[in-house]
Amino acid sequence: MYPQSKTYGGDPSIPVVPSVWSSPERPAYPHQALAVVLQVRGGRLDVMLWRRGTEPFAGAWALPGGPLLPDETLGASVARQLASKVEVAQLAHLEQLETRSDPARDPRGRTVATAYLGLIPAHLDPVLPDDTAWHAVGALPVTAFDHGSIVGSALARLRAKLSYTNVGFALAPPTFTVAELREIYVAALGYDVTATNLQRVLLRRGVLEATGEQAPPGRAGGRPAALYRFASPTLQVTDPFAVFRPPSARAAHD
Amino acid sequence: MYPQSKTYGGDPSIPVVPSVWSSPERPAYPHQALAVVLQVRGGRLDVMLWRRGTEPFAGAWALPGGPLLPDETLGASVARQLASKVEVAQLAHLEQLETRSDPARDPRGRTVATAYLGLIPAHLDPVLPDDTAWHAVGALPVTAFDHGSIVGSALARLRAKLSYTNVGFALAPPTFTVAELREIYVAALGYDVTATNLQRVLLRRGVLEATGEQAPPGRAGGRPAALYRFASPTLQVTDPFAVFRPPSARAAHD
DNA sequence: GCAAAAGTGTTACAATTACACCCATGC
DNA sequence: GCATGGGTGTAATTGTAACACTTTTGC
Repeated sequence: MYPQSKTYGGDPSIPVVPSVWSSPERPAYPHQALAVVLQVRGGRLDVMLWRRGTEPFAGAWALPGGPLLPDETLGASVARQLASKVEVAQLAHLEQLETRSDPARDPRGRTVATAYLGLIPAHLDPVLPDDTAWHAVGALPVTAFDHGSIVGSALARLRAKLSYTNVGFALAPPTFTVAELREIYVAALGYDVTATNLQRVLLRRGVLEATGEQAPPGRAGGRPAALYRFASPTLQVTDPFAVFRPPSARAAHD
Repeated sequence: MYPQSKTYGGDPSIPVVPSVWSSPERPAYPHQALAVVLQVRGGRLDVMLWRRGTEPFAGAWALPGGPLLPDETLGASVARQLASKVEVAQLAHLEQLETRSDPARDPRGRTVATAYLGLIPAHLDPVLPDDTAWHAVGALPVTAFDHGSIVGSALARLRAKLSYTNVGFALAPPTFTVAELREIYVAALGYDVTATNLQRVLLRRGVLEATGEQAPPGRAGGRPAALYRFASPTLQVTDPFAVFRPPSARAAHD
């Protein structure tokens, strides 16, 4: 589609210039960083997508992202690209997912893309640009490139990590009741979890801790709920040895 | 074909040529595929490294790998690079690990590298080139670039997956006794596992199955050991819900 | 018979699920 | 008082670890 043309995008004033060393034996490729930003919104797990206005895939929805620049790491690149969509400080967690390299993934020419998983806590409501919107991960619109399957990878990663790490901190507000946390877990996991057991598992593992405060009951009354918070604001593996625990892991486990 | 004719590294005979579309807004980078090939050898987990003969890092040990070519995926590229080291058919498993993008990771200029994890069953003994050798993962020599930490990532990935998947199939020979399998798991996990419990856990999960045959006892006598094999030669998640099992997962779990 | 090696029986323990019951509040 | 929602008590279930004991072989 754009075979080795000396100009970019039809604009003859922009020359093709490699920004780094390259040779026939070391061919270079544009590299982009993509972000799968997830948030639980209204009891539903949503992903942030923007609607493409130009070909290819005009009208289809794509993941936010953009080119890797010469002096930044992929992680910095994702953060920079996201800055045009949301405030980066609102991202409570960001981790690398996978790299896609199918030569045909972009019809304009070959690009390599590395996807990241980003999480925004439920209490925030970032202001989005006009072309950007939240979509339920369970009912994606028509997506551009391979972005639909990348969302699937992100979802699998999040769901797995909710079970054996404390990633929940990145989806929950600073303090919350167990009922509120349950709603977040149910939305993210896609299946039902009881508040009773969620509370006990996370408390026993030391993932949650009580703040000592209470939330006022609703208008219908009811016992006031205790407020909790996540004990750590960074990713921790909380159940490292699902099986085959090393012999003396027991003490360290408590 | 190659619009630019700047030079690389001061050598005027090597032109700088982008092989794909690129622009100031879409800078391109050489991309390499790296392989962390692991094998249990003599009760020890080893990684395949080759010794660099030229700068940078002359004399240091590096992961096998090389440039991504214009028409191949990263997975195909890893397989192609490995073909110069071992027979690719000996690789029982290959999966993508992570992508490193630190602009300073290669002193010659910026490159992006995507690492893969490859596993070779214990019964094979590939013929290696002269510059290539096995090294214990627990006692790595001086490594080049960021390859030492990439080996660390691979090790963590393998150890985690031994617990909740059937990856063991890629480290074990076609058939084996439980004692032999135990040795492989101990080497790969880095801590002790009893044959008794290993057998029961893997049998109950359906990961192992008896072949019906027996291995002859050693010269010292002893009850002949039953031979087992992995039920599936491809990666399967065998313990998908470490916690927060969906309500009716029980039936599907048996 | 005896030593060696493999595999099973059994118990103990840990973690999770399920469900009944008690607690604290608004009206 | 009573409905509502939150939290705890307790039993059942599952899965793994530990260890004794039985089985099967070579010598």
